[in-house]
Amino acid sequence: MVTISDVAKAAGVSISTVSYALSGKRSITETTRRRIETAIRELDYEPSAAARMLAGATTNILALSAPIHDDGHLPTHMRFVTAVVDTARQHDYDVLLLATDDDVSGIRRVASSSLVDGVVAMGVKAHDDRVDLVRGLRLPAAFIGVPGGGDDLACVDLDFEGAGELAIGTLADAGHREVGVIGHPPSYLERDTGFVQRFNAGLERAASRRGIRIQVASPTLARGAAERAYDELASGLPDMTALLFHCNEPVVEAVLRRIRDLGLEVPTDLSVFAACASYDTEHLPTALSSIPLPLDQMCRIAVESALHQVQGIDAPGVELIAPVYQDRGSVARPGR
Amino acid sequence: MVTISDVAKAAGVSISTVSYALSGKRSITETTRRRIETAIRELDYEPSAAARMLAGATTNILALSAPIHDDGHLPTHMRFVTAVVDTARQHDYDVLLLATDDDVSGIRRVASSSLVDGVVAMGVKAHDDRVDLVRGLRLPAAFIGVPGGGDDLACVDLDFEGAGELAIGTLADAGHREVGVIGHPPSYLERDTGFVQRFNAGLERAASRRGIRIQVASPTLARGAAERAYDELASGLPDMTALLFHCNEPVVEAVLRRIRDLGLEVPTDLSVFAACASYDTEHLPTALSSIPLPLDQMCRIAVESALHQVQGIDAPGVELIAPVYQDRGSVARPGR
DNA sequence: ATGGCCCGTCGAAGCGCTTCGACAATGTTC
DNA sequence: GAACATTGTCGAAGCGCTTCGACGGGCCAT
Repeated sequence: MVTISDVAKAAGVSISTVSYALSGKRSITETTRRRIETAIRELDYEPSAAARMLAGATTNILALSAPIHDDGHLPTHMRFVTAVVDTARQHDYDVLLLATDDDVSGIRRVASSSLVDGVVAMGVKAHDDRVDLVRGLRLPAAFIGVPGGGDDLACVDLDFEGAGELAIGTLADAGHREVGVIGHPPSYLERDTGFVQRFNAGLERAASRRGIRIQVASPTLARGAAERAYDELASGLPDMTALLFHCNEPVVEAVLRRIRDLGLEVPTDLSVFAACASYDTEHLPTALSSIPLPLDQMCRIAVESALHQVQGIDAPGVELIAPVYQDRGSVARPGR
Repeated sequence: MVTISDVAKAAGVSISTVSYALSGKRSITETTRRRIETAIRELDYEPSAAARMLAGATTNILALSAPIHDDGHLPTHMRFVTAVVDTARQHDYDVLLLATDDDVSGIRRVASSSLVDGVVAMGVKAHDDRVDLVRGLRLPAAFIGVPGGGDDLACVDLDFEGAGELAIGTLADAGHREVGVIGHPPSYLERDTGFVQRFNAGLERAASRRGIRIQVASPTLARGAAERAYDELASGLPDMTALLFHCNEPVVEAVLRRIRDLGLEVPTDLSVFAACASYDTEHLPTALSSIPLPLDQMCRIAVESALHQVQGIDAPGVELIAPVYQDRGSVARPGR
């Protein structure tokens, strides 16, 4: 293994000079720097991560706490993971994946052994043990989602309440008066950090303000549940002219098929809208107008917030991203 | 931060004694051990990962090289990742996720800075640069899949050729003579380590031995392609009595719907079989008899092989897992 | 009793870095 | 031209562990 002292010897300088040349923390004459760079290249030197961690106080590793839930949507999950890894790498950080331990033990382990500089937490729950943990550990941390009682910590999320309002507002502007809503499975309600509740709150506020009648169906992930949810809405809202999705892709696909099988045209017979979509709404059987879930942006902000905290630049607090409407032509004025 | 010397002081012993008590590499009197354990518990001591890495030569971290392909199946990908993390944790290893760099640069970086003890490579390609890389680095490594020219390295995979034979054999035993095959997208053929080729080879060998007529369709992931692939088979094989899937779940679902829409009953009118299924074939619209892809087992073997190499117990080589047939009643004797 | 041996413990070296303080050799100011 | 900064480099300490060799004290066989 080639070490910094090999480089120093080859370049004819002391190891501290090499170190400063590498870190740029003190100025180095141009010629010396060049000799060092040459030596590094010729010896194919790579600093030892362990020695760096031990001497410096930073590891350049971030933990990603990504608990898997039974009813979670794996592709969405994976997109979050890769987005986090991506952003971390842009800041020269690597990501240690915690996907197996119960939420807290993994974080505790890697944090108290100083393996990581901070943690990004996905799959945030309403009552999330990781909140107290990172507070107790004083560990730089960012939550993707807003855990209960964690408002003082760094959290990032879509403004789901605003998204609910924007969704209803858009449909109301188009002239719809009865809107059916297909939501996430009921199990999300207990587990999650109330993003479903926040979305629904926005929905209801806007609905009552604009005089819109809404009905929400929350199908489970069982086969046929999505189709039945649609039928339930259709019979509960005889004058339903628009359908609003706030659920995962498989449910959307199933309902779109049901609609087609019933001979309904989008948007002629029924306007359709996908809110907080973590999937591509362009390439569905029918392209859907949507409010995209700004997944990459959320992950970027989370990673950068965690890294800021590592550097002592403390700026925690909840950051809500404003929802954006993306028109793909699936919303029109109601027929009659 | 509480260090080993704090523990030593509290227990009234030297730090080397604490270290030996922790590692068990020298014997320690029972009473001393207890004093040390008490001190550790009271001080809430956790060894510094960095110091361990630097002093010992091992990091207890494994890199997982998991490149994302455009046409990959995200849920399957995610299942592999979690299975690897799971197994690693069982051996007290953490996993550093490499999902963003081009395949080799990430591995090179973490390996040459001694951040990881070894690497597990997913998404293996026919010509995979990681083969030469780990050989050159003499890095403990395990491939999930069999890369071209990597037979001397540790690789684990399903015996796809055997799976092809078993699939045809099962259908032939049931009396089928014309079998339609729905395969992976054509793009897999170029990219992947020939597992498609190996499966097809087994298929053809068994078909010619048993006198079975087969036709393979390889739909892209575009909408409607799966349904068209089925129609193509149906017209190409007028006496087709069985359908064999060797593709990802969305394609299976689409084709099963097509079959149902055509009014065909499984298995009365058509026997259906899912080979190398990375998904749950029990909860499809129709439960399917299958040869499951032994994903967990593959990951376990890969991780353990990498760790064996870390310990110097060298046992590389290709390990093929025997295919297993799982009956779920979707295969029957042909109607007429 | 004497020598030899194992057992439990200790001190010290060393892993490869970062960073602090020191110190020549310049440059700047009046 | 004396006093003072500034610049570029060096040596050494220290980060928290692991591990080697040493050593005192029991124990056994002679």
